[in-house]
Amino acid sequence: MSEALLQQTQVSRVVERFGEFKQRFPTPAAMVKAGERSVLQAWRGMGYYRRARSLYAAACVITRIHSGRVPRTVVELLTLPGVGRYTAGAVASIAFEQHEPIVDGNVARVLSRLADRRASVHDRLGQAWCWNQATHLVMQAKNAGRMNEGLMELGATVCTPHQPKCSECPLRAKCKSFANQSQDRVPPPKPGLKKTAVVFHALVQIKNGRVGLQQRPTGLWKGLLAPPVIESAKRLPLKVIQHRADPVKVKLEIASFEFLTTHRRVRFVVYEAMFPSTTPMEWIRLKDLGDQAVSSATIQVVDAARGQHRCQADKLQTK
DNA sequence: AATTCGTGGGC
DNA sequence: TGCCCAAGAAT
Repeated sequence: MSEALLQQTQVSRVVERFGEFKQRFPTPAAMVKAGERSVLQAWRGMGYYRRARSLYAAACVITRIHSGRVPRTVVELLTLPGVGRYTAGAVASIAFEQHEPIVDGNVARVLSRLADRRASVHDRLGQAWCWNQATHLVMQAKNAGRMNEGLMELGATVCTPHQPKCSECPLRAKCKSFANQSQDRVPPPKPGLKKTAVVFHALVQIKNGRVGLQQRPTGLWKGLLAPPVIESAKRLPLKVIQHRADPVKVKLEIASFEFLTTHRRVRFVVYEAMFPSTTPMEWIRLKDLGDQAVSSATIQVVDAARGQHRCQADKLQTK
C-alpha cells in the first residue's frame, strides 16, 4: 500500500496521509470490504487516481487468489494491477528480504553519476543499463532491502537532480561524475512534454445546500466525482455551451479560473446550470464534500461557484 | 515507443 | 513566473 502511494509522489507527501490509510485499510480484506469509492476518497488530492483504483483491484486479487496474503515473489507481484517492475522489486526486497533490484528515478540518477554515464536513462537502453547495475549491486548486498532503500535515500537527500551535496556523499570517492565534475549534466533530463490547453466548462448546480456531481467515466480524474463538464480546445461562448448541453438550460456564468497540471493547462469556466442526468447524478451535501471521492480541482470549482453565489455576482470573472 | 495519467514544492 | 521533478504503471 505504501509503495502504491509512493509512485511518482514524494515521501514527505505520503507520510502525511499514510496513517489514515493504515487505519482505514489495515488488511487487503478490509480494503475490499470498504470498497473502491472509499479508497478513491482516501486518495483525494494525491493525484494519479489510477493508483487508487489499481490498489483496490490488487486488494481484491490478493483476497481472492492469494488467501489475503501479499505474494512475496516478483513474478507473482507483477501480476497485481498497479504493480510494475519497480514496485514488485521494492516489496520483494524491502518487505520480504529477497535479493531483487529496483530502479526508480533516484536510483537511475545515483547509478548514472557513479559511472558518469552521460546517455539518457529514459530510453530502453538506459533502463536496461540501470537494471543491470542495480542487479549487480543488490546481489552483493547483505541486506537487499537496505541496499535498495539506501540508494533511493541517497538520491532523494544527497544525490539530488540539482546541486547535489557531494561534500556529504559517502560515495564521493567512488563517483566518476564527481571526479569529472559532470553532476549537473548527468543524467540528461527527460525531454519535456508539450502542454495542450484544455477548457473545462464546468456545469455547477447548487441547490438546497447540495451540489450535483457525477463519477467521471474516462480521462482526467476518472472515477472521481466532478461536476458535468463540456471540454473543448478553446473557450466556448455561452450560446455554444447551451447548444452542446441541450437540453441543458445554462443560466448564468458565475466564474472562471485556470490552473496547471503537468500535462495540460486546464481552464475552468464555471456555470450555474440545469442539466439532464446522463450518468447518474449524485447530490452531495456541500459540507460533506471534503469526505467524498473528489479531486482538488472539483473542490476549487465548487468553491468558486459558492463564492460567487455568496456575493450574487452576475457574469463576474475571477482569475 | 510515445502518451496518459495530478499535485505540490523548489528554484 | 515558468519549468522541472517526484519511491511509475498502463495502454
